[in-house]
Amino acid sequence: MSGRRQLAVVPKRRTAPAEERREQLILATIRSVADHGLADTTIATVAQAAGLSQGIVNLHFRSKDGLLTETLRYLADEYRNACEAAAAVGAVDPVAGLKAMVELDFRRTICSRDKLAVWFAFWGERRFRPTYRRICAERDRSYDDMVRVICAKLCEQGGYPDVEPALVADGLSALTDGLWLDLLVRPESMSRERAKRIALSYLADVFPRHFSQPAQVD
Amino acid sequence: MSGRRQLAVVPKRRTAPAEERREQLILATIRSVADHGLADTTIATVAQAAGLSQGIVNLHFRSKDGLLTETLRYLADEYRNACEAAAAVGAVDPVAGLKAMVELDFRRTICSRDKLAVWFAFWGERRFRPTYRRICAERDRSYDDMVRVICAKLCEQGGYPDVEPALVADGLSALTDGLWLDLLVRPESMSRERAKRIALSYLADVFPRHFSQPAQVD
DNA sequence: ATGACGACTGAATAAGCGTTCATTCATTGG
DNA sequence: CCAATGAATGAACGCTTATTCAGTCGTCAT
Repeated sequence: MSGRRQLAVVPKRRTAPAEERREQLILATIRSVADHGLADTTIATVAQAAGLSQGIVNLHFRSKDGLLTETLRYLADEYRNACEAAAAVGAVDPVAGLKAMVELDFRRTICSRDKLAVWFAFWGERRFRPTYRRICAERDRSYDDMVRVICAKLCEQGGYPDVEPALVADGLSALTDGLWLDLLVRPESMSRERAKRIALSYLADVFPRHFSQPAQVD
Repeated sequence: MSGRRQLAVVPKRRTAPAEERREQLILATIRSVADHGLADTTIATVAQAAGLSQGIVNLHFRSKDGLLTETLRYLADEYRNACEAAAAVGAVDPVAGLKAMVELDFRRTICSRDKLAVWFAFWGERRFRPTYRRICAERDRSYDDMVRVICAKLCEQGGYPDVEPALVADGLSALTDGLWLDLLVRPESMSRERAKRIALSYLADVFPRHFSQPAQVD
């Protein structure tokens, strides 16, 4: 409760450039949502997490909703940037690309519990907010397009005529989301390492000649 | 918006037995959460969906939170009851049990979009509400225990010494959750039939001698 | 038919929260 | 060192919403 690590930078100066304050507030929002949930995240909890006053949010963002939207966009951009790096690998070597994708999805910086909490909080509401919808849909599409292309290439080059790339892509995508959920709500029985192992063994089942069953890690 | 089908029973009588009213309100809550999201579900939206007055919720439930908790419990019980039926099948025949499980998870009555919306709304908050946590954890455990036991039996009887039952159970569970998410937020690209096919092809990859790849359905 | 019971109503209340804005104060250029 | 600037504050305002409760009206036993 009290000894929470510092996500936000402690400001030495009383004033700071707008861009710096905006990021500070976005990080504070992530922390507040992770600590209290989206329903109990108020302007006050965000301001407190940032160590600033209440009025600051409306000074730097149009509204509370604007702050939440920017927070979601921040996470989506972070994910898509990481995705592009993996896509570059996949363009050269499909197998390495899929491995990079799994590696990415369960990297600490991408799926920390704080960030997962925010993702799921927004997923619960995305149907009802056109803006959330758009941001999430774009992120989903980056992922799906990329995995589908890589799988198609591997099916063709690797000789898997009976494997449907679209089906595998949807399966891997769904499996990843489900593993994220487990990481968030059942950390005692699911670790990033274990999740990675499950995802890789899925790929090993689908593409047995290109992925070996990952060794059992106790 | 207007031509919404009737989930709740239209009361002919002005008064009704408590148990009937409670269920009517729970169904109205599901509908309200599915229509407006959890954040915008108020006593007023629930009462309106039920065709009753505002005061009715506090008359039949301790509080709004009590109503939400009972709604979650209602869905969890429904799921667990269906689960037990599949477990009975699995006790006799592991392969039939897993098929029953997949069939169950993507049955219209279990994963209607209304109900999925409610599940995900609560999953976003379950970390922060001990009661939600408990109800969800029990549901998860029913599922996991059952699938794990069936997988273990199939691995032993079917001759899959290298397959780890716990890993497959976690994988199937995560895959199912992820497919549910797709059904909820991307209905245009995911159908219950397609989800079922993806889940079954996962099982076919893991237990190739006991599940055949489901035929391509266009 | 009638009176008593209690299910139901909905207006009133109070608490919580987002937003505004007059004021304060650090920073910077002259 | 002194203005001028504008970033930051936080109290006040008004709106939304959960909860209460006194009154209304069906229902049912007698």
